Formats: sequence, structure tokens, C-alpha cells
Amino acid sequence: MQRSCCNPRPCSIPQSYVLFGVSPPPARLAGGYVRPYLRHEGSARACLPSVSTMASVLSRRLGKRSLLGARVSVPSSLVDGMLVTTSIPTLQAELSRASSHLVSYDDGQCREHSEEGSRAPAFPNPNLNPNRLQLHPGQKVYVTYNGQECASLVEQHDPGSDEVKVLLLEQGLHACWKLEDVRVAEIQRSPPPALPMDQSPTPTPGPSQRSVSRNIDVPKRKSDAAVEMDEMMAAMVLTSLSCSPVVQSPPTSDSSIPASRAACDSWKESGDISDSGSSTTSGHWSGGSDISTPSPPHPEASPKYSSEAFSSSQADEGFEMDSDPFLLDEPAPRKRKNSVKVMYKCLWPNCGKVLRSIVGIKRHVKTQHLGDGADSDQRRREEDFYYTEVQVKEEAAPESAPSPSSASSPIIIQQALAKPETLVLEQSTLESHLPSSALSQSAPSSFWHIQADHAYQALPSIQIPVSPHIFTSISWAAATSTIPSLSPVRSRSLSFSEHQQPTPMLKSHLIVASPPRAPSGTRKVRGEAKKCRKVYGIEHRDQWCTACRWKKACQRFLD
DNA sequence: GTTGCCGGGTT
DNA sequence: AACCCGGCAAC
Ligand SMILES: [Zn+2]
Repeated sequence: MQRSCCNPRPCSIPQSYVLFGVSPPPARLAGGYVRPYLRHEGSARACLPSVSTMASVLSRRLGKRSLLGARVSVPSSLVDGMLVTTSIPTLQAELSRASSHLVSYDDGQCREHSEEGSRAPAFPNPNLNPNRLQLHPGQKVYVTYNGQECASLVEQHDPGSDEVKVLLLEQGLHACWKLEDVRVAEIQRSPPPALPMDQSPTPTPGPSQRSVSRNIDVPKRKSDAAVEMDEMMAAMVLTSLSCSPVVQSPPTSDSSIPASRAACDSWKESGDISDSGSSTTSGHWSGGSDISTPSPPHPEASPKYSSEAFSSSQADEGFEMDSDPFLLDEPAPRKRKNSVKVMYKCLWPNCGKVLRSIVGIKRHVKTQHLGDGADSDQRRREEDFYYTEVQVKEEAAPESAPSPSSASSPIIIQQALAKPETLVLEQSTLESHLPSSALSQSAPSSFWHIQADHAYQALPSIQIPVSPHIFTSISWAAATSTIPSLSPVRSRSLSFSEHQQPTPMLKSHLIVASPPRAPSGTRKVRGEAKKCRKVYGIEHRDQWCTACRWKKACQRFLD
């Protein structure tokens, strides 16, 4: 009490609280003895350390908060990407008329010539302004013929009808093409943005082929495309959203700072919120009886995904909830170390072909499975149902940067239990499954990256040799769940989301006790010895031993 | 209700 | 690390 007199700025305390927005303060200040909090000498001298500490805390907290915004950004970026794709100025016309080219045969006559290949939208037309374009005889151009880009020479360009007679160099054919379908070789505007997606499996003949492939190949008509894209976009966004949380886990392989940090934070966080309730439980439990509703078995038991699954196991739910915060934590810093590439896999019964671009896969499906089908419109839509996006983890990916989706792409971790140490990230996973499977499975595993950050955690002492798990990470979690269940763990962490389940609190130390020695009903028996408190009385608290003052086990009057 | 003190939080 | 407290079990 006396010492507190020097306190210069009593107000500083409250302020700090406000600043950090920590929940507890109000209660504290309001209740109990007032004395303690006005003491402030510490801050004066320990200025630096405290500041730094606070800073870290602050950053953590803020970080979390800021993440909210960040989170949105992910999907948004994705969306953007999509939009970009959609809005890419291109061949709306191409498709519409693609199906019918006028091919001139030897007789020099132009005939309607429709064929699958020729209309393959492999090459978007860069001639944004066909109308303005005037091709000269002998000019080198490219046209899409038989799905290939063919170097051709202009023979004649009819400005009126915008038809261009060209000579297909390789085929030696003479053909009439719509101006829109002809790409001028020279047109070499801005170099192609080197899209990872941009792939053209076609055996491109021309040397300057790339000049042409500037645009992303979007095989749709504007209107149609727009709609479709919307759908896709929505789907993808949803998917990414639902899966995003898992993203955190990938770092597993690399015990990189960010990952662990994030984990810690969340852990911390949960701890904060957890509230006293947690400790309380301590006593109970004697009997492992209450196997805590949550964990019947280990969710991971079934590697399969069961969409319904998550409803059943709260563990999952809990996880999901938690995951979010995870995600939120420092989204920016995190970099997909293990680059994950997005591939597209054909779902046709016996196919399974995997391509790197969505365009490619679509074309594949369309041409290989759906057959041509002049009704481009219908076809186009169908393609979407026969391929799926797949995440492929690439070891040495030089630079798998761009695609936003990859960044947020969900990475599935499977069989966490199977092999503790090697947190083999599972690669290719169907996006569709992600939501349920990913979560449920990752639930247990996700703890991995929760490093044994806090030494103090060790205090509980109970380092149960439990599972081979990375108990390092699971600190209390492990202890908690240990015997009864491994998975459910998170129970309290949910906190922030209020809607808790009636999860029975799990108390670490107790559990531990039970197995080893026959604790039976062994409540801790209080020593008969009187302690400082009793001896000196509350009014003479200053005479108590420190332990007593701190409400710890008395050091002066041992039992 | 009082005591003892664990588990946690703040500084 | 030093301090403080909420809470809970034992009394
Ligand atoms: Zn004492």
C-alpha cells in the first residue's frame, strides 16, 4: 500500500486497458481490493520490457482484428481474378460464328465449313478492332484451324464483309475467315502477362504464337460467359471461404514463424477468453466416466469425408470456428511455402486427365468427352461439370505465385494420426469435398503448428506421454483430451463465438492424476496447519509470506 | 462463510 | 518474474 504512493499517473492503467481492449480489466478494477492496481512503479522502470511485451500483445491483438479485413481480401482477390477473366475482352464473336467457317477448297470456292476443331476457341482474337483492321495480301496472320493455330498468309481481305481469305501455310489450304478470327502476327502489343494458366496444348506452329495468346481463352459469349462466371465465381468463393481455414495448416511442414505464431496467438486468444471456467473443472473428473460427449472416437479415424460428419462431431465445429481466427491471423505474412498449384482434373469416368489450365480442361472435356456438338452454348456449360479443381502440392515450385486461388487454396491434411511426424500434406483433393473433409480431418492435425510456445504451459506438468502427437503443440490440449479423447480438445477455445456446446470442461491435471495412482476420491486434503492468512489475518496481509499474498501455497507454514 | 491455493492474467 | 485474482474445494 505504502509503496504505491509514488504512483505518478494512476490513470495510465485504465488507459492501457482501453488500449488493449482486454476484457477482464473492468471487473478487476471494480472488484476486490483496489490497492494493487494503483501501484505503478513497475511500469516506470520496466518501461522497455513492458512496452515491448505490450507491443507484442498489441500487435497480436490488433493483428487479429485487422485480419478481419484481410480475410475478406482473399476472396475478393479471387473474385477479382475471376472478374478479370470474365471481362477479358475477347471473342464473344468468335464463338458465335466460330462454328461455321468458310473454307475454300481447291476449287477456290468458299463453303460453309463447320467443324469442331476450327471453332475451338483456343486463340482469342487480339484484334480488338477488327473493323479498323485492314489486312494486306501476303500479310502473315494466324488462324485457328482444327484447334491449332496456323500460320497463314493473307490473300485477300474484303473490308466490306470482313472476310479474309487466307492461305494456311501448313495445310496448304485456302480458306475464308472472319476478320475477327484472324490474328495478325505483327500485332504485338503488350507482351502476354505470362499467365500460368495460359497454356495451349496445341502444337503451335507459328513462331510468334505467343503474341497471340495474350488473352485468356474464355470460350464463351459475353452474356453467357458472364452468367457462368458468376456461378463459378460464387462457387469458388464459397469453396475458398469454407476451406480457407485449413490453409493455416500447410505450414506444418515448415515450422516457420508465421504459422507457429499465428497458432500461438489463437491459442492465447482462446485462453484469454476461456475465462475462469476452465480451471474450475479441475477437481471433477475423478472418473474418466464422462468421456466428454464430444469424442466418441477420433474423427480422423475415417479418412473419408462425410459431408454430414461435421454436424455430428463438435470437434469439427469447434475447429472450424477456431480456424477462422487462425486464418485471420496474419494473412499477409504467410506465404505458401509449399507452393500449391491449382490443376484441373477431368472427371470423366475413365479419364482423369489433369491439365494446368481451366481452359485446357474445358477444351479437353468438350473435345474428348462431350464430343463437339455444334450447340456451343449447351456444351460449354456442361464442361464445367466434368472437371474439378485440384490442389497439387509442388515441391520445388520455382514460382507458383500468381493465382489468387492458390494462395487461399485449401490444403488438405490427411491422416494426421497415421503418421505424426510426417505431416504429409495431401495434395490433390477435390474442392467439393474440402469443406467437410478438410475440416474434420484437419481438426486434430491442425494443432501441430501450435507450437509449444509458452513455456509456462509446461507448468501443468502433466506432460502425458499421450499420443505420439506433436504434444509439443498441444500442450494442454493434449493433456486435456488425452485419455478420453484426442480430438475434441478445443472446447473452450470456441469462446469467442459464444455459442458453445455443452462441452464438459476438461481439466488437465486431474485427468492425469487419475490413471497413475489410485486417486480414487483423493481430493486434495488441506493441511491442518494454519497459514499466514489465518495467522495474521487479512488486515495484516503485508505480513503474510509472499505466497500467501499471492494466493499461492503458503511457504511459511508448510504442511 | 472461511481458508488455501490453482490456474491464469497483467505488468 | 513479480503480482494479482477468480473460483473452487476443503473446512
Ligand atoms: Zn504463508
